[in-house]
Parts: sequence; C-alpha cells; structure tokens
Amino acid sequence: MTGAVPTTTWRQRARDATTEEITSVARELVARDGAAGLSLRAVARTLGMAPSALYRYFPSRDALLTALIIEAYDSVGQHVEDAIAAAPRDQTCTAILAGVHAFRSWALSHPHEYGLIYGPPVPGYIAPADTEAPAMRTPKALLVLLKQALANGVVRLPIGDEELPEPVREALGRIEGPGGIEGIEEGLSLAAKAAAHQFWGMLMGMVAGELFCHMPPQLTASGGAFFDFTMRRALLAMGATPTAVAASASPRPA
Amino acid sequence: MTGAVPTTTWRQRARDATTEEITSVARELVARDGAAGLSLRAVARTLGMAPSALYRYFPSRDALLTALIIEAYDSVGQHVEDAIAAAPRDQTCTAILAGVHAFRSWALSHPHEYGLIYGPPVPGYIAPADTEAPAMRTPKALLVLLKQALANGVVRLPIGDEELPEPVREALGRIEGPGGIEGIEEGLSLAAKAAAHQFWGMLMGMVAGELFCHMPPQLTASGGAFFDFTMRRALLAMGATPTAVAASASPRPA
DNA sequence: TGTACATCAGTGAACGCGCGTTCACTGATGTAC
DNA sequence: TGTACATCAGTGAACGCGCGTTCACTGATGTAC
Repeated sequence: MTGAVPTTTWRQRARDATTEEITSVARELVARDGAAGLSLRAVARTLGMAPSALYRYFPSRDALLTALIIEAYDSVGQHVEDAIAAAPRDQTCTAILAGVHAFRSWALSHPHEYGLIYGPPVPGYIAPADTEAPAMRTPKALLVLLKQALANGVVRLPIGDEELPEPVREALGRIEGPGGIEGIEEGLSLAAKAAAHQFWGMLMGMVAGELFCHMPPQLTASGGAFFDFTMRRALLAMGATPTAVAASASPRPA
Repeated sequence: MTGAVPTTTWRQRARDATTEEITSVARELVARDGAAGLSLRAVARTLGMAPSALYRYFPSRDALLTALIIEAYDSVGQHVEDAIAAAPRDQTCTAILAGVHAFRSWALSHPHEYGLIYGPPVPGYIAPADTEAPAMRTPKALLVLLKQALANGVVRLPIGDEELPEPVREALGRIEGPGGIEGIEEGLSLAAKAAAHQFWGMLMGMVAGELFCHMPPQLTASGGAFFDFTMRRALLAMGATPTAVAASASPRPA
C-alpha cells in the first residue's frame, strides 16, 4: 500500500502545489481588495516569485480570474450543498432554509467573492463557458429540494400553468440547456419554474441588499432573523403549506 | 424682463458649464467601461484639456465618483418618480407597477450605473453621507405608494405586528433616521415595514439577476413579462387584494 | 470711466507608481537509450 | 545503471502603458478705488 507507484511525477505534484498556492493568494487578494484589484504582480510579490513566472501557470490575468470565479462558485455551492446534506429530510422546509441560510452566510463572510460572481461583470473580462456548470451548483441544489417538496406535498403551487400570462408561459417554455438550470428542471411545470426563479431572485436580492448596504443595517444586524422571516414568507408565497413552514427549523444565527 | 441682472458672473456660469461637461463625460466613461474604469486622465483627454485642470473642479477622483453616484441615484429616482406621477391614482397597483417597471428599465439601459450604485462598493472608495438622501429617492417614492395603498385598502397586510418573530419586531422597531427611509416610514406598522423591505429586496434581486446574468436570458427577453408577473405575485404576497392587482395596468414592454 | 490689483481657469512638465506581458537565460527535473 | 538530451519552472531585465496628483506658470476675468 505505502509503496504504491505515484501516478504523477514529482514535478507534476510541485506544479499542482504551486498552482494551488497561486490561486490561494489570489483569492486572498480578491477578498481584501475586490476583483478589480487583482493583479498578477501583486500575487507574484506576495509569493516571492518573479511576475513572469506566473505565466507558467496561467496564460493571462483573465485566466486567473476565471479560476477564481470557478473556485468561488464551487465554494458557495459546496457550502450550500453541505448545509442541505446536514439537514433532516422531513416533511418541512428545513432543508431549503438551511440552504438559503448557508448561501447568505457564505456571502456575508466572502463579500468580495460574492461581488465577483453575483455582482456586475468585471469590466473587460468575458466569462468563458467553463464557469457555467459551477455557477449552477447552488441553484441546482435548491431546485432539487423544490422538486422534492412538490413531490412531497410540502409545496403546492398556488397557481397552475394555465394561469400564467401567455408571454411568461412562452418564455418559461424556452428555458433549457445552458442559461437555464440544465437537465434538472425537466419535469417541472411552468408554474414551478416561475416560482423557482422568483424564489432565487428574492434570495439574491435580500443578500445583495444586505451586503451592498441597501437594506437598513438593523435588519442585517438581527442575526439573520429578518432574512429567515423573509425566506419563510417567500416559501409561503411559493405555495409551501403553512404547517410545513411553521414546522421548519432554522439554523442557529451566525 | 430680458434685462434682468444676472445673479451670477460670466465666469461662474462658464464654471458651471464646464463642471456639467466633466460629469457628463465621466458618466459616459462609466457607462462604457464601468465604475472601476473611470479615470481623471481619460476624462481630461476626451475633453481636450490638461489632466491637472480637472483639479479646479474636483479635488480628487473620489470626489468625481461621488458626484456620479449622486447623479445616478437622482437619475433613477427621477425616472421612477416620473413614471409614478404619470400613472393614474386609482384603486389599483398601477402606480407601483409603473414605478418598478421604471426602475427595471432604467437599470437595463444604465447597467454600469446600476452596478455603481447597487453593486458592490467601489474598492477603496468610501461613500460620503451626501449620497444618502439621493439614494433614498426611489425607495421613498415606492414607500409613499405603499402607504397610500394601505390607507386605500388596496393592500391589506396578511399578518399583524404580533405575528412577527420577536427579533424581527425588535430590529424593525429600531429602523429610523439615516440608513432607514428617513421620516417617511413614520406611521408604518412593523409588518408594513417588513413587507416594504421584502418587496424592495425582491425588486433588487430580480433586476440584478437579469442584469448580471443570473436569470435565464429567455426570461429577460420576454419584454418584462416575467418581471411584471413576478412583481404582481410579490404584491399579492404583500397583501394587495387580488382584484386590485388584476385591475392594474402594466406599462407597455420596452 | 480708467487703472491697479486679486482671483482663478487652464497649461505643461514632472513626480513616482503599478500594471500585463515578452524574452533570452539558467538550472533542475524527467526520459530514452 | 549511466549518459545524453529534452522538458520546463523560475529569473531578471525590459517594453510601453496609464494612472493620480503636484507645481510653477500664463493670461484672461472680475473687483475696488
């Protein structure tokens, strides 16, 4: 066992370690100064290496940015998935609440990284397609829960597809593949898709509002109580049964 | 009449004109390259003047940024107020819908300016207190409408203050003065404040989602139909009567 | 009304800075025989 | 196992760039007598 032939050469492993160190330093720089402040030279400086050396690892600053974006998406995604996995699978909204609270707490503790992925695009930077799949982790995780809740009867959509305005029905019908939440949304009714996107919008709005100071600080300071209350109201509006919502547990305030 | 004594000197008027020209060029640069890309030298260049000349008008780059931020807030605010003013004062939610549609359409046509004021704070820049009042124009305008709707009976809050969780009640009770929506929120019940902030969060979330590509493009492309539908659902969730919502008109799609 | 002086918009050169990226190089690591 | 060669991580200097801000200046506009 211990003598297992290393599948990679020592050089390769050194390379991987350095790559990891670079992205890690870059992540800290973004956390401190924001995405626009990320510079290859600053990374090289704190790493004690020549700026040109970074080009052995990333062909350009944008490539490094892309790596950071993917990392950030994976970081929130993992955080949310973990919280959901730790929640009981009962006939309540506990798991969904766990997910959204995880989303919020990640955002609060990684404000610049939140800005990097959910804020305005970095000027001059074009996100390559590789960022799409990681971007979908969080919405996917929440969508799976919605599906279960619909199957459960924990959520009963208050309106049917036929009550959607025609243009909305048409737009929702066209969502699939990249840009939508690939694959997963199969089997969802149009009304369910609508509810999902509204819930997602509410989530992003409340979190962005807190983070970027467009909500009164008193609400933010309530330890997530207002956020919790708001998401419960959103669940009710989405058709979650009042008893299920009332029976849901919330994570302890951070 | 025509011979009225000018209250300002010719130099003063020239100064005002130049100031206006500077902010106008700066606004265009922000619109093109985003807030982080704003540079004094670029402004001076397109104006054909020496970079140092700008220091006669703004003591620093940050001061110029502040002016732009205030302008942007005033621009949305004006846009929303105008749309509301043009809406009929009836027993429906038409005015509110006009306001939120105006907010969205402003955002879509001024994406970088939206990012400037509703996105992550510009790194290294600290917003002075002068930006607070303009920032409140839009939420204030919407809040006035909510107040009227509550008085009207067009909105009947689905829950009373006593049904709010204790920490939420406490946090809402502490909102007033700067940071909240000053003055205006007097006389609003706690539940009404909660509803207002939730509605505001939903609004910001949907718009940011569209702008920053975290909503499927098909929904965005529906000419505002999905947004309209969503805001109507939010109004219902807030306690607007179904008949009032149904009777409300929406602005023509942009 | 005319003159002397003060104000101040705008110039142009310079400061010191940090940036992304290229390039020829060195020396250590890996590989094929 | 030993040697010759190829690969490639990392260096250090240089490129050309744009940035915010300062400073001594000039000349036109305004003001007080």
